[in-house]
Amino acid sequence: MDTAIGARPGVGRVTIADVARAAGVSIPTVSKVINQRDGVAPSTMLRVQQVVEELGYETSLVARSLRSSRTGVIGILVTEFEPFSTELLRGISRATTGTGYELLAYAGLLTGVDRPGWERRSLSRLSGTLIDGAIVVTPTTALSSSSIPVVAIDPHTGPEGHATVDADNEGGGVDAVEHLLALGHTRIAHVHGRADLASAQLREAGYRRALAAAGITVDERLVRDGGYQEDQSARVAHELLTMPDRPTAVFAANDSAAIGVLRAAAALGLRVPEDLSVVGFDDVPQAAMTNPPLTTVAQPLAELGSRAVEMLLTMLRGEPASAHVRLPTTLRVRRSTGPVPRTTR
Amino acid sequence: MDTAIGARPGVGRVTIADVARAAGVSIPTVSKVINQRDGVAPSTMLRVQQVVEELGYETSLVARSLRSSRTGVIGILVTEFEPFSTELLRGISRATTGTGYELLAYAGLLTGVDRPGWERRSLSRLSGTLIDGAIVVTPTTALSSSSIPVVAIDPHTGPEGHATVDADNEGGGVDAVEHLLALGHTRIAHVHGRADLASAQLREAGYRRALAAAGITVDERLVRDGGYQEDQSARVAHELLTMPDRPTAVFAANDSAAIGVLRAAAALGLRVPEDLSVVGFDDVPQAAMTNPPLTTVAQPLAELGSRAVEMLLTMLRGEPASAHVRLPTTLRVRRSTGPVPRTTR
DNA sequence: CTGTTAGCGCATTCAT
DNA sequence: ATGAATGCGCTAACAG
Repeated sequence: MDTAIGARPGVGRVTIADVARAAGVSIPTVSKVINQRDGVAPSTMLRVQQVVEELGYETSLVARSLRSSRTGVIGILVTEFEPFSTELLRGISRATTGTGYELLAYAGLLTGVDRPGWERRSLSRLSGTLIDGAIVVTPTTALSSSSIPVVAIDPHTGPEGHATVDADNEGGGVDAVEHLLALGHTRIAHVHGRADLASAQLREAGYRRALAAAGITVDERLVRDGGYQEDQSARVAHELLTMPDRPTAVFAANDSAAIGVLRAAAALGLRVPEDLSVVGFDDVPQAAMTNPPLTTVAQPLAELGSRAVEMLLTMLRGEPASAHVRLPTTLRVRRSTGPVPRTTR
Repeated sequence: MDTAIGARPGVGRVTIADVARAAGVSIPTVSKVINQRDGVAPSTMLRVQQVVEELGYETSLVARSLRSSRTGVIGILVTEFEPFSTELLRGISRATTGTGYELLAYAGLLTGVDRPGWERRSLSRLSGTLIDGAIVVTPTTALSSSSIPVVAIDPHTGPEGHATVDADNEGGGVDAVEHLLALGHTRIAHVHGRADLASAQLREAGYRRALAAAGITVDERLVRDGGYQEDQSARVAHELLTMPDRPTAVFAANDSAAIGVLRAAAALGLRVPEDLSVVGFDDVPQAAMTNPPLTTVAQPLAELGSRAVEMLLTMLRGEPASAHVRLPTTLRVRRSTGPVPRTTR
């Protein structure tokens, strides 16, 4: 009989009942041994432990959590695993190590119409049992009435009822544009993110504030929607760069958008930074690997994650936690920005 | 005294019983509506759906998976979220989007003594119930008797019983050394990884094969144990570089080790690549950010992840899957390697 | 000290 | 078309 690779049909999981049978005791007794509760004779305990070892038994997270409220697991809810969320995960992972908690990152992977409300759905699916608390990454709606502690990272709706951690999006936008201004640029375009997201609005606000402070009136034709996406940003960048009076610099609302801009520039034969300067936002690892390496506003992603964990742990202990934490951004100057080209008329 | 419906909003999860009561039907009826099974009058169906909407009810992943075998969730088991595993996650996430499956990445976060065997434990905790299949990242032991389909990525024990995906470690080692040979180096050291890991053995084998092919006898004093770790590698590199007849190039078994070598070289005042060439392995994002940027053998991490998903999906469909997939590596030449210094006697 | 009883929230027969 | 009964694997209370 050759079952080859894969599941072994018929061979199920080892359950507590299997252990009980093999050890010749009742199920609750095994449960007690597993959970280190007293009220079990040393000899039985030893025998049960031996059987557990032999059979390789491990309690089912599911069954246990259905019964008892605490699971010792923190849930991280994301739509998908992309650079932004995985960087957060690293920070979360580091900050959680040694606390006794385990991590369970859940990606609904929804696309299109089902997407809005994903965080409510996912939270509801896991909550009440599987996880003791949750960190939700860039939720699109407020998670008001949850039965477990929740911390939101970079919520799309801005700091509202629940605990949040985010970066100084507006300040970062200001820094990006001031950097370009200092290099002599005056025609600075902005490829903004999704208009319904707080972060996108704030970055655009920073862009406008910096220009206003420099006494420059915003040319609204230079402000386009890139939707935080590479492809869409490449398209609008193409439009921007083929204008008669094209901008000499672009502030993209995130790194994906900036990469789209770089692509459009390359397709048009424009050199970066000689002909065009580009600034991104986020500083995902990929930003350092573009050609040329991308100047960008760095969000302290790993730290956003670790701060969220700290807040959640505090809430889990039942102590009061600060409601909103905002971390500073840092301008990371690489090689996609340079002085304004003199040849531009 | 029974609490009226909605009397205590926000307290506890909304369960199927709440919905049933509010809709004036029995629990099984609600279950049928939720799961799109027929045998429900259109009018009741509508009413139930309305109540579900109102109450924001969502089936509990836990309760459902305890009852029915299929959950539509794929589990990713890792020890922690660090660059290697998060890069894999990205590939896995992309490949899983649109398949109807959701992703659940689980990190046990164990340290020290509990660590060996983590994959067995985690698998057992989630298997049989929560997840339909699993991808285990760099397991240290064989996962023989699992009740669900399992694919291992870069297993430390090498391809054994179960399905595996890994990169061509030996070929990558050959490429690294041939690159150095082509630059004129002949005294090439190797800082190898943990001797008990398949990947480390294979990379060393590649090193030896390339030297042998070039007719060079391996000077065993140039082969040291860096344990895949930066600190330990920095120590052994210091020894190597202070030898009377020091090597002009070092092939480090992974990027962490290479970074350790760079540190040791800097501490000794050796310039890279003028005085010493260094090659790493993995191409984690950090490799591009060292000084100078590291020449390294790139593993296609995201692709390793997506291939693992494809294999798992095949197994989940009950079709036969290829047991072992090995992906090619790519030499990524950056600036930590150069011609052999002529001043060397 | 140990086993019996009773759910946790849900899906599945099998009645009605 | 609908509802009562049963069990998934486990733990919390109690009974013996």
